[in-house]
Amino acid sequence: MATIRDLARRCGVSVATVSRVFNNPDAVTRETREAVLRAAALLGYTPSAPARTLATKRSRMVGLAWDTGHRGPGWRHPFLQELLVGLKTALSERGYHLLMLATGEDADGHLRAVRRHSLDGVVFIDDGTADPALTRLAESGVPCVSLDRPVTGRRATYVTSDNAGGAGAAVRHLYERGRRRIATIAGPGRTHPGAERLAGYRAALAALGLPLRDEYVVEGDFYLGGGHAAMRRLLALDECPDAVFAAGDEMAVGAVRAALEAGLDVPGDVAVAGFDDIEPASLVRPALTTVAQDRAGFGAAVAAALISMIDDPDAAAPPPTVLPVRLVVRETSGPPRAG
Amino acid sequence: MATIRDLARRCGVSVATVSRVFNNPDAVTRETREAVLRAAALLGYTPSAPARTLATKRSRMVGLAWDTGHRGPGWRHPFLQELLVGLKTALSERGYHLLMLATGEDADGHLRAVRRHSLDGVVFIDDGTADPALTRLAESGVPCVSLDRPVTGRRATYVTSDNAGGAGAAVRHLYERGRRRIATIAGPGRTHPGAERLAGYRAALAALGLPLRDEYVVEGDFYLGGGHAAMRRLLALDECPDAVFAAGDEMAVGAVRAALEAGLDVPGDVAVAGFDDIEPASLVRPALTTVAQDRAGFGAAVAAALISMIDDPDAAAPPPTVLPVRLVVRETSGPPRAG
DNA sequence: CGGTTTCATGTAACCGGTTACAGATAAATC
DNA sequence: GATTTATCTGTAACCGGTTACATGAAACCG
Repeated sequence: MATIRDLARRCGVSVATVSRVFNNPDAVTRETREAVLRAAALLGYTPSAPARTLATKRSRMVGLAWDTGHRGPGWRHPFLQELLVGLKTALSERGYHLLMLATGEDADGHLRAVRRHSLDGVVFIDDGTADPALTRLAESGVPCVSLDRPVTGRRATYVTSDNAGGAGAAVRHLYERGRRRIATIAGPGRTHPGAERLAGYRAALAALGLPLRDEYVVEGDFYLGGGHAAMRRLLALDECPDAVFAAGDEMAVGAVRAALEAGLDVPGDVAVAGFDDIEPASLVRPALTTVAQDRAGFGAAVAAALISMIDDPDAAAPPPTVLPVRLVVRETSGPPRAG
Repeated sequence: MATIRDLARRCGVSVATVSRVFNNPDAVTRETREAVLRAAALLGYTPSAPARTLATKRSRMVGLAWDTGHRGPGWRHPFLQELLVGLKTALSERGYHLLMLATGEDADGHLRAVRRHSLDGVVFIDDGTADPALTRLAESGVPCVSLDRPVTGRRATYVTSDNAGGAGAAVRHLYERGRRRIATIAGPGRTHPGAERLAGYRAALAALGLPLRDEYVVEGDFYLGGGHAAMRRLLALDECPDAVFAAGDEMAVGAVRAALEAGLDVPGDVAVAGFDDIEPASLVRPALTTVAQDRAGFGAAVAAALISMIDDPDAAAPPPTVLPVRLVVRETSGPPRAG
């Protein structure tokens, strides 16, 4: 491995000059710069990241605090892969890398990892449940961006979808398809998307002049079984809904299944709309009407927020990013049974 | 941030002693060690990773070369999330971290990243298509472990599932359910799982004494549309199969759909089995019989292979790990229509 | 033309660890 | 008690960069 001194000697310049070629090219004569770059290419020289980090205290790495386990190890992000691709791509365009932080250790493991590696920032992905350790990290001054979860901290912000707007769009869509008794299977209230989607549902009903019935709001757990159980409760009501907005696709699939099992037709007797546009949504029959999030946009937005804070060490955190969503109409929200 | 010298001064010992406390505790008196550890806890001291890397040339980080894009950006790993969790967990237990490598740059970007960050090893995740840059990396001497893709290189090995065995199990299962005209929708032959699953299908037919008919082997692309199209071709045959083993679940779902569209009953007229046990497999109706892989085991196996190579710098690569698979019987392989 | 600026470059300290080697002390051996 | 050996600790060089400051040359100026 060639070092900066090898390169300097070979070019007959000082190490400072070589360093400048890579960090502040304009401070060096064009000829010198080109000679150094040529020699670098020849020797296969690449500046050592740890050495640079040691000297500058900036690692050009951001940590990924990806915790599963609050809601059980079974928790899965609906589109982790696209998220990571987007994040990785956007970060790498700016010269940053993603370091996956280990879960476990003690509660402050992440904070220690940040100091250990001189991380420039941290991204949280979790199930939206507040974790005191993450909160402390966000308040420690390290630039932090979380997904779908409000955070406090001078240099902490978050990225989320327009959950309320998407829920509203789904409800309006059901209304336009002639439904008037629109229920919801909500997500857990302690999660941000769960709470926001419920708020959006309520707001939309109010805007449409529909009554808000308590019995039409059932809380689920974002999982298939929860959606199934919730739907059974809704179907047992005296005045059973003719449409259901489920705050998550898995719950929506469970709801459809419960309706079919009860001998109802979907969408004939009851229409269903979900949220997230998970892969199975288009694979099940009837295919699920749902609200799709801007998957690629998430990663890019996280990277943008993070880098803006990193670049300006004493700027306050940018306001939360709210990404637009898009209603995807499929089969479960078809027209009601004639008559 | 407390440094090793702060700690040394505070404890009245030398930096060497402090260093030893963390790296070679037995070389230090118990009293001294405990005093240092106490002080470390008090000051919140954590050894700096970059400084350590600089001095030792070992970063305790492994790169994740996760390339999408060969088979198009749409390529998705069937269980990336479990894979990453397993990998991250297994690595962190041994004190290693995962650094996500950026795609793009020029072809040798990964190799440069390895040198830049003094990475101790690299994990490949891709769609199984050979990429010359990765091959070069594997042959460069860096410990490499790839997923579902044979690699050459003195310190390179791979982890895969028992693809042939799983395919055989699926075929035998269909046979036991009374099927005799068993076709397959294969994956692309250039991918390792595609080739292996086809081999397993062939071996099983031979072992069961069933004839091997060329027209019963149709190559798909692992996607829904490919499975659908392949099934249509199979159904158009003079003697149409009564069972289909699809080498991937998405193709299996497409095949089921094509059969249903043709007015056939699944499994009454034609049984279907898939491979991978993707999430939708249990969500579609009829639910898909498939071969499940050891999702958690993958990450652990990769970490084990990698660390064994890292720990012993001049050992050859361990042999490939082949993880057992498990047949998951659901509805699409039910009994044939009576009569 | 002397004095001031500007610009490109070099020198050397520093970032925070590890570790070879030497030195000191205590234990073991004869 | 002297000598050897084992055990613990310290000194200082080194890993490969960055950067404050100094230096010297060229450009500019009245």
